[in-house]
Amino acid sequence: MGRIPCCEKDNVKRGQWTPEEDNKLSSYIAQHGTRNWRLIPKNAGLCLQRCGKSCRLRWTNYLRPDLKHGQFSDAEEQTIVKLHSVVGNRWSLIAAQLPGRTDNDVKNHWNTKLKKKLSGMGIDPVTHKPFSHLMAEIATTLAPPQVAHLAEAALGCFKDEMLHLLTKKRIDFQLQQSNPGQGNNTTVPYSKQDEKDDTVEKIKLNLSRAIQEPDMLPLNKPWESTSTRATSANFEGGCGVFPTSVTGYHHYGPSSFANEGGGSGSPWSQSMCTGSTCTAGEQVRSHEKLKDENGEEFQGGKEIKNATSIFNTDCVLWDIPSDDLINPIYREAFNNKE
DNA sequence: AAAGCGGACAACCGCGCGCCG
DNA sequence: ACGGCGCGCGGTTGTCCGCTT
Repeated sequence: MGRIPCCEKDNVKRGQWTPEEDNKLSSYIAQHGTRNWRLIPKNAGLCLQRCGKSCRLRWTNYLRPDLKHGQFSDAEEQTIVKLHSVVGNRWSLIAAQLPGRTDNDVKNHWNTKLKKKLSGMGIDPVTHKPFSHLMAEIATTLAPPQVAHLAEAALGCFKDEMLHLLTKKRIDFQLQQSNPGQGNNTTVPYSKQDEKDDTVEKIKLNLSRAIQEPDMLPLNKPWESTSTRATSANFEGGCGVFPTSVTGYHHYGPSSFANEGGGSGSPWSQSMCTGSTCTAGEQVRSHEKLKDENGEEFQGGKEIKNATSIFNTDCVLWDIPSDDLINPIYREAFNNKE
């Protein structure tokens, strides 16, 4: 036995909304407000062949007059990433901190752009840790022979992204070397295949080294974003051409985003996953209930009574300026922490 | 010029929760 | 205490549109 459908699907229109429908809905809501969505399309004079749920979505995600429809600013993107590292896929919670943005906006922007940006920087968009740290953590649970297999497997997974970054970095570097002061030389000094093979071997070598040296593993310690100690140090020392970007966005952080339109003044910083000492386990799961200081459960932005508990963990992103927190509850939590 | 492809965004779906009778 | 209803949320799908081949 399934759930009763919210409306008779045969009698309702689906798909894109027309301007006429938008007008009808907007003018009705302007007059009567948004109480009882199910009744809205049925009400006399409206003649909207839409289900109430569809009306609600159309209004909240598109027609509401306080919505922003333009592109996300760098500051907004940064806020999304930081909050996502704390609360995970709680889109409504994140959207509550971005005036004029809906959870759908934030979700879409995350899925289409931000996830890729982070991955391109070598950061796992789920845990907000560098991929290398994740591999290092996994490696601690493996016996030495398995570690080598891990290195191979990891290389397989991230090869394309690594090669993309490495190739770009190397070409840029070579252009700088051969033409200091000029940026438009299009010749590539040696064949792509040679470069690829060479790079792959170096990645293998350094990845194996990185995950086999236990003293560089961040065991039971908060992951430190600004010091790309651990694996990055090893990469730098082990091979001169291996950029730290793979281990930590430390060098790729602002510039890589700038390459995608962020610009030199971009608020994107090397602390993009800053202070997110979250492990996957520590991160608030999307379907978990949260509890406030009194042990009362809450869920979703609207129901939050006290968000302190969200931030009152090791996975706190206290480099979010408190003024940037629109929701007063968050701001209060922030100030209390200070 | 047209087909194919991928990105961006809008819309839908199903589930869980709170409220109320 | 229980069940129905309405709503919000997060995941998924559909559609449009611009770019590439």
